[in-house]
Amino acid sequence: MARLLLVEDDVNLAETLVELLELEQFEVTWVGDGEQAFDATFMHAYDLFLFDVNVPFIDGFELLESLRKSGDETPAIFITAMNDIASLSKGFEVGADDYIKKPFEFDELAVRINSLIRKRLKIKENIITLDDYHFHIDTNELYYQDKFIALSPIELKLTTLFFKQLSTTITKENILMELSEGEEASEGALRVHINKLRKHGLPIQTIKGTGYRLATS
Amino acid sequence: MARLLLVEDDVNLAETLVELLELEQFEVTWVGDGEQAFDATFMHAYDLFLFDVNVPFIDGFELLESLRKSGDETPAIFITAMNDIASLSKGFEVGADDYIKKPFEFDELAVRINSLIRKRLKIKENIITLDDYHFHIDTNELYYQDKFIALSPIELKLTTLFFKQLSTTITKENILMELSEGEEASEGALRVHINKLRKHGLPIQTIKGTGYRLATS
DNA sequence: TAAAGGTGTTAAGAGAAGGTTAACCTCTTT
DNA sequence: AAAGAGGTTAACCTTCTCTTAACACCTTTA
Repeated sequence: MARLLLVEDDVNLAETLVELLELEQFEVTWVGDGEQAFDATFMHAYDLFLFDVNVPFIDGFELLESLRKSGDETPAIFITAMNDIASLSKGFEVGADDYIKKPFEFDELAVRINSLIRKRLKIKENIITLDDYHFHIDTNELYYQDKFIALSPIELKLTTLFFKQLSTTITKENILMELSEGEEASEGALRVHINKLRKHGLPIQTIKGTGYRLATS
Repeated sequence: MARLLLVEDDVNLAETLVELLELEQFEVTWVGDGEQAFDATFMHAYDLFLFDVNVPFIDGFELLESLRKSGDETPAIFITAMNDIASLSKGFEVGADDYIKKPFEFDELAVRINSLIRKRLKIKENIITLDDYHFHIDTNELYYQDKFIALSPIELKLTTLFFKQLSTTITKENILMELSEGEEASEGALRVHINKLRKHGLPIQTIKGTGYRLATS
């Protein structure tokens, strides 16, 4: 399930959007201004940003610009009331992936969201795709592009864990529970294994003090 | 050698593509619009379709849709422009296997083409080919180049297993299940048999803790 | 500024998993 | 009964995995 961050100060529009997006199986976090949005990005990792341009304190452009500067590459869609080209190009300049003009058809928005998310994240017939990595749930095989990646038993367990809970944080405790049969594995060992998976290229993010997550960006 | 049908009305792009694809050892038929494409599919069987969405007369979606309806299951990749992103979901609906966004890295396209084609090319008329090995499914005979390789009953069972599930990992448990009739065979015995198959030259890869797979190069 | 806690990275050693070989068993053929 | 083929077992060797431990680095706190 994909997690969205919606920044929108028009309460009516926001409530409608949240409702519709949840019907589409998205998990939506809604905030009313740019500052809250900025804070929210520290709390969670999102799969997509949906920013209104004109919101209090920090406008959508500034918000995305500073996020991009800090290395955040989450796909972003702007909602804009202004349909002049100047603001659109500004949007793309600061790192937007798409935009949609108010008023809009919800279906159109849903399609754009899906296509942006699907670029990176695709679940299809027992194959979970993340960027160029394909994990086959049924056979427990990991491929990069079309190359098979051989994994050791523990690497395999970890990889399975991560792909089954794509883009959600898994606590160190949970991982250690899963890994150990009878004996509890140590955190040091876990770090070594995470390190090995990263050497295979898997984009594993550290959530300090908590655990790890397989990132979608 | 794989045969591709390219439908692209942008002459520059098409010529570049044909050139690059031929360097990659593909045989490319290029047509400029959907009608010619449709006709071409009657003349030849192709191993892969590469369709631009916006082409004259019959657009890529319609084209693929009617081909699929007529029972054609050739793998298809769409080439779409940036502003067609919204229509991607339509592409999957009508039966596309993949898509690529203009402008694109050629390497990326080549990888996708290869991964879609390779699987189908390997199986042809009850003969599964891996490198210079040919396994005849119907007669259960293994050849290296043109030389028949005599296999003992168990070697034969194993070989059949591996070729039928080419390049997927088969667990030790599954192999032992298949081998044994009534009695469960031991892992030690399995190792000896794997060893024998390797002496015949078959490229069997070990996945420690899991099982074995017949590897693609 | 130092100290402390959390994480990343690497090397080394113990132990497990798998590879290899040869002897042995079983069944069939002669 | 002897010979032969295929299969299994057991012993030994090799290779890989996993863990530990030491150190580096960064951030936070005193």
